[in-house]
Amino acid sequence: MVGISTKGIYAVAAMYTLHNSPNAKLMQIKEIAAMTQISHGYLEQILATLKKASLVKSIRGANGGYKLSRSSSEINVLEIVEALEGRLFVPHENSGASIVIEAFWLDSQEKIREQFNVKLSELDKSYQTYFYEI
Amino acid sequence: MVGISTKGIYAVAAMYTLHNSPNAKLMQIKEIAAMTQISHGYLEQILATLKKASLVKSIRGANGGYKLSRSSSEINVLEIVEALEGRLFVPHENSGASIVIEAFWLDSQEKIREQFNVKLSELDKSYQTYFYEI
DNA sequence: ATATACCTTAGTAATATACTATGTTTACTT
DNA sequence: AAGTAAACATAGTATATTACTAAGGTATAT
Repeated sequence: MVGISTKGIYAVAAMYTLHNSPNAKLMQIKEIAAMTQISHGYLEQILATLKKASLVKSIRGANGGYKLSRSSSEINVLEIVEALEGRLFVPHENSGASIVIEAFWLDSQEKIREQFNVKLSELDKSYQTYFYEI
Repeated sequence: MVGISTKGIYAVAAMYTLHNSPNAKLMQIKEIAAMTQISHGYLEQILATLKKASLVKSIRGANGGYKLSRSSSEINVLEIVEALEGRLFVPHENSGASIVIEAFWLDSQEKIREQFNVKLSELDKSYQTYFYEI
């Protein structure tokens, strides 16, 4: 199975929430959880993974919290998703014994990864009006 | 989880094999299984689904087999994959409580489905030389 | 000190995957 | 007419994954 699970989806939501934090203020797990409707405990694990991937920084103790480790114009969605899911859409070992089909899946993987090669900071301007356009 | 499993991958392999059958000759499950290295029993189930989706026709009894129900220039890969997997990349019900993120996932779904909107007959010319180009 | 919040690990119910197994029906061959 | 080959149908299953929950540990502000 090659795909994206809630972990990747939640990770993008959490990162987007941090990106939208005014003045890049620290946000606590419970705040992010409330905004995104993600379960507190599960979100903790996702943030731990994001931290290992150096995508967020944390401060422990009372009044602690999380913030982006870099500017949102230097973080793309592909990084976020792949931090949680591993490399997206790795072609199956047996794609049908044909070099053409194998090439097709490889190319598909590249195109799909390309779709996620968008900076966090670009999401707002790209999708703010999306629902009015369609 | 939104993605593509071996069922979809095997279905494309089987369909591509039928497309390559000289003079569109009937192919038996065991022939397709041998070509694609897919288990006989599993392939039977996949072909049954492809038949329900009117993508292949079958002839029963001795010397029976399968063939494409239409010309390979009238069948696209998206149809094949979605016959097995259902609609690809349906956005998660909770994408993070933001309309921007929701729009992003919806758009991603469309782009990914677009990538698979390729006719079976086009695969050869698109990917025959793929490995030399990269 | 104590409360608060991040951090870590273990466990688990539910579901999906990728099959295998078994038998039935249809049609060709002898 | 009998035998055989092939599609068709359904049930079962081992394994893995998902999406969490639970429980406690560790760091820091007040």
